Amino acid sequence: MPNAHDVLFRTLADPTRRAIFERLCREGEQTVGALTAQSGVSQPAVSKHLGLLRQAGLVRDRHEGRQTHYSAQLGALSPLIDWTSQMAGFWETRFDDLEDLLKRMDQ
Amino acid sequence: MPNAHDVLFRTLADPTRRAIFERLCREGEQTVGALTAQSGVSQPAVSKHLGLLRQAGLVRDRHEGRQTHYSAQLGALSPLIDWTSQMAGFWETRFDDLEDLLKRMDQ
DNA sequence: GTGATCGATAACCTGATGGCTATTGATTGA
DNA sequence: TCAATCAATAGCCATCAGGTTATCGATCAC
Repeated sequence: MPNAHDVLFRTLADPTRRAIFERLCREGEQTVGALTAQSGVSQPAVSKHLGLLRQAGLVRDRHEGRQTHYSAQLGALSPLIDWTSQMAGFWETRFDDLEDLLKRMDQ
Repeated sequence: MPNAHDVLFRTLADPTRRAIFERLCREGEQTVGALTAQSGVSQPAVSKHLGLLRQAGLVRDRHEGRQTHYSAQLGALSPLIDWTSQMAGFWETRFDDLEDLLKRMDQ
């Protein structure tokens, strides 16, 4: 039972897949064909990556005739942002505790 | 030649490894033994994870006698924060462009 | 000095993952 | 209707990553 952080980190860890996501962020909605053209890998490979991105909630798809348009879902990055601020928060807390300790030692 | 984002995402993608890093963030400096005790995997496995975390710049080590103390290096998370804000930025830019377009169409 | 402990390294095994080709299903256009 | 195009799926393969046990070097305690 992997949590949200697991899924996000694992999904974004692959360079090819992350490049696809970045492209969708930069340039907005794209068809599978367009994404394949720039990806350097085969169309099935791109489809697989898009499937994983979709599972992770990072993209959504829109069918239009025989083509599928994908777009980035920025909201899906929230857990990642939360995680990093949490880690930074722990660090600050420990720092504050240290300051408190030093202050108390000073008296 | 993987870039900084690659290394960070890949390093943090593994749950065991990320748990070690989180623990170092929460509780500060820890010895390998202490980390192993809570990790659920063997000591060599933990050492390997710590090696990768160190390569990624996420932790530093301090030798004291025969034990090694590891601590989190929060600064190493910056590229990750930058990346997420950049992605969010792209999104906003596209949104602004859309607004501009609509505004121009409105006139 | 000797035995015990700590952590890193070596060597190996296994499962997961990312890639490919081939194929299928669906839609479009001639 | 039939050929062509688009994207998803199936099936396969090779690589890699994370795990293990065994071992080694170094430090400490006795």
